[in-house]
Amino acid sequence: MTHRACYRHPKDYPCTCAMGNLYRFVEPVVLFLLKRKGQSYGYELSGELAKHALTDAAIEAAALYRTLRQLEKNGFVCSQWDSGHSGPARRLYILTELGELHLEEWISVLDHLSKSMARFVLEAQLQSSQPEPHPAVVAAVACSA
Amino acid sequence: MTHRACYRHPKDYPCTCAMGNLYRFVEPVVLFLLKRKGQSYGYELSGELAKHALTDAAIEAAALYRTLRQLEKNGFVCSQWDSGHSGPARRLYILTELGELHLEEWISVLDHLSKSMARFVLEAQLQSSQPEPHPAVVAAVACSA
DNA sequence: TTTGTTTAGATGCAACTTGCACCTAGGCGC
DNA sequence: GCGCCTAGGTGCAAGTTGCATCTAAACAAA
Repeated sequence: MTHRACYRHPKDYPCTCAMGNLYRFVEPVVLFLLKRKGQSYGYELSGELAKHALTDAAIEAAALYRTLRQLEKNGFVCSQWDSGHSGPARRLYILTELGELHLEEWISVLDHLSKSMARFVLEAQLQSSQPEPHPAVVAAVACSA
Repeated sequence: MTHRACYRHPKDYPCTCAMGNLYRFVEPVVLFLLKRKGQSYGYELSGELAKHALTDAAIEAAALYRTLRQLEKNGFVCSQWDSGHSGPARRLYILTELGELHLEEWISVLDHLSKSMARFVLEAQLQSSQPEPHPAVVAAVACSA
């Protein structure tokens, strides 16, 4: 999930290339929650992820903790231990300025992706409502469906 | 990209769980193109993928060939060699009935995902236009941004 | 005192996906 | 014979995922 430069598209184009793989979209949700809450820690975030997750697949605690460390390695968040409370110490995270920019990038990418998915769905639904595939083909291929 | 059953959500709920990981969304686009064209083969599909791909990241030929084999293994398409033309033989694919159903599932999932992404973008943009993170927090954490 | 539960963070590993490089082979033009 | 386009494919390193498992602090109950 490193932040690679994209050489395929013009600068400022909301492409997904520079985002690495999309996976479960953990990154943008974590960045968003950190921005809204100001600060938080893994265990707390894991409780709120489900409410904001982009897919219905549950985000594993393991994936969350690893994402947070990765974000820190990339300079998008920074952390410090917090022991001023009962229970085990928490690793408190906050967004860096770079992290805010990264969130903006993610929003742009997701906006773009959402629209292109909606377009695809429309086109595919239109196709589905068409009569039948292609008459010449049905007989042409003999493999069992 | 196996087709796993989802035990987390009610039947017919358009969840992504059963779809495995989302990756570059190669599967739905391939299924869609096969449905629209009636039949096709890898090399031809690779030329049209870019026009319908859901992300801007180019879909590698390698990924496409592997996806097609995977789809066949799962019974969503079937194939046969076609040598009735000049040039090297082509592996012709067509959708099975199961594949049509799988495409419907994908459309439902992508529709759902597109909407939940659009919601997220709206919420995040709203958050961005807010004054400042959270005044109490800025001073609370001393790590260098 | 010992045991169990909740909070909190983290790692180990097998299985899988990806991107890149690279390979084989048919047919055609020069 | 050589290069190019068409066509399908593999090998491998690097990365991600899901699941199981682990440590440890604080506290309540037996």
